[in-house]
Amino acid sequence: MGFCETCVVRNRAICAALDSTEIQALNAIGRRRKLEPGQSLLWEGEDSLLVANVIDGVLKLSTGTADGREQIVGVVYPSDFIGRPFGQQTAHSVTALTDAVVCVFSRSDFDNFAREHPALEHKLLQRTLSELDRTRRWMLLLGRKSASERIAAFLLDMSERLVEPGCTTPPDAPHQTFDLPFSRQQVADVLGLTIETVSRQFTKLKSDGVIDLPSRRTVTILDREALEDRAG
Amino acid sequence: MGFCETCVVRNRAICAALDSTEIQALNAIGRRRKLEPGQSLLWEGEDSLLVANVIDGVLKLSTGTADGREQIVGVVYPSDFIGRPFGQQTAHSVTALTDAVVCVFSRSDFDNFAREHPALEHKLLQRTLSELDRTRRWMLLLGRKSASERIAAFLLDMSERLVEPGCTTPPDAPHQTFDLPFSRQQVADVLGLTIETVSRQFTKLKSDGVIDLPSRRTVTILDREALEDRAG
DNA sequence: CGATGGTTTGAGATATATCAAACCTCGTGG
DNA sequence: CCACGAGGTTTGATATATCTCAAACCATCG
Repeated sequence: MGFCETCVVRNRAICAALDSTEIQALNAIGRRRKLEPGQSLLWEGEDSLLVANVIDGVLKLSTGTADGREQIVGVVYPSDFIGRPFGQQTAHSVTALTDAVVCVFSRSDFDNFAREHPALEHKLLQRTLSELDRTRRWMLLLGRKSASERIAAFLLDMSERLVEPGCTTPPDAPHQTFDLPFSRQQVADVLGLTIETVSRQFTKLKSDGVIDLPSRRTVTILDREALEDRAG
Repeated sequence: MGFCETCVVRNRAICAALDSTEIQALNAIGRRRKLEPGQSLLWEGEDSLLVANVIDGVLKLSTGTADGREQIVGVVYPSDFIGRPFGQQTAHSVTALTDAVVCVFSRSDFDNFAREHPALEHKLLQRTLSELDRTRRWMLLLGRKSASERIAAFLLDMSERLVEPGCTTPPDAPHQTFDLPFSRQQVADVLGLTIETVSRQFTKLKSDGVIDLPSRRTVTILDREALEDRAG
């Protein structure tokens, strides 16, 4: 008996492509791993030895320059796939932002398994295509948008993505109040800004009555329409 | 008899996954199309009706804001794949920068064909994963690098990617002299800068003796090491 | 309660954008 | 063959958004 049968992301992760016989085979090569906030699973530039599915928690993908500047290039949530299958190098670090649980595979085991299960590869392809679209949309924000537009777009994105599936009464409606899994510095690293600029934009949105900030990491959207206008 | 047998990208595009019987079937659903500079194949936000392989030329992928700001989110070369299979919407426009030839498929035809040919999907997956890595690396440039770092990184990237396979004496060595397929404005749209800043950085690199600019679109790298130092 | 780490606020510096004009390059037509 | 015009490019002067440096602030936790 493995974990897969009772896995909370069984039907949302790429595993949904597999029947119960196949999932047992996958179960045999995977293992669960817990991560604490700040703990990394993969490091930029290292050999690609692991891939994984996110079961619970939020993780960041990040790259940096030699002199210490950092850019967060992706954020992953439960059911998302992480790591670089079919490749030698990991292009970015993967680090937990919250307590997290992942389902880890050795890359070579996973590669072999995937090559024998086209339906699994197909799910992975769909996911990768969507992620590429999302990433390219983010490039517009980084290349062309002002600080206030970036913050507004970020908050809207968070309100949509932090929705826990199956929890809210109207299915998958965006939240009005949510806890950011990011520190101010991490928000800055997502948006290509400095921590001071992020802080100032937050307080501006608050004093303009667009959002409320009940605590450091909690955001309440008071006027979603105004936020959409500001997102550019 | 179709085009595929004599196609110059037959062994580099995703078609390389197919044997001669399969490629005939693919040939039956594809057709060639020529594009002039400035001509678009796909438009942001429209239904995803076409996908294609690039046979010759260079094309840009771009998105923009409502008020006219533009960001180039990708550049594709011969053997690259374009369009959004397995999805309803095209997330970005695709426009020729040079004279170009593409091999076009209706998306639904391609989707059906691909689902029956796992080896083709596998090639597409590999390509998409590589493109995602590349795109995420570009986010570091857009989010965290200065104008001079962006220009240096851009020129190095161009010198590597504009290499015509099989043409240079040392196989796939980066070029010292090459013609940019971009106007100054387009370089600005790739790098998230203004045309004036791009121009000033070019002239600075020239007066510093790092590059030469024999004509508007021609670049000669005089000191590659200096360029690498400046790329951050 | 006092240390600690993260956050906010302030004042000033600066890289890049903006606005505007001059300058090429190249094709066209007289 | 030269003058002209048009598009793209470079250069210049100025504005400004964001960064930088620094201090004050605030929660949290021993």
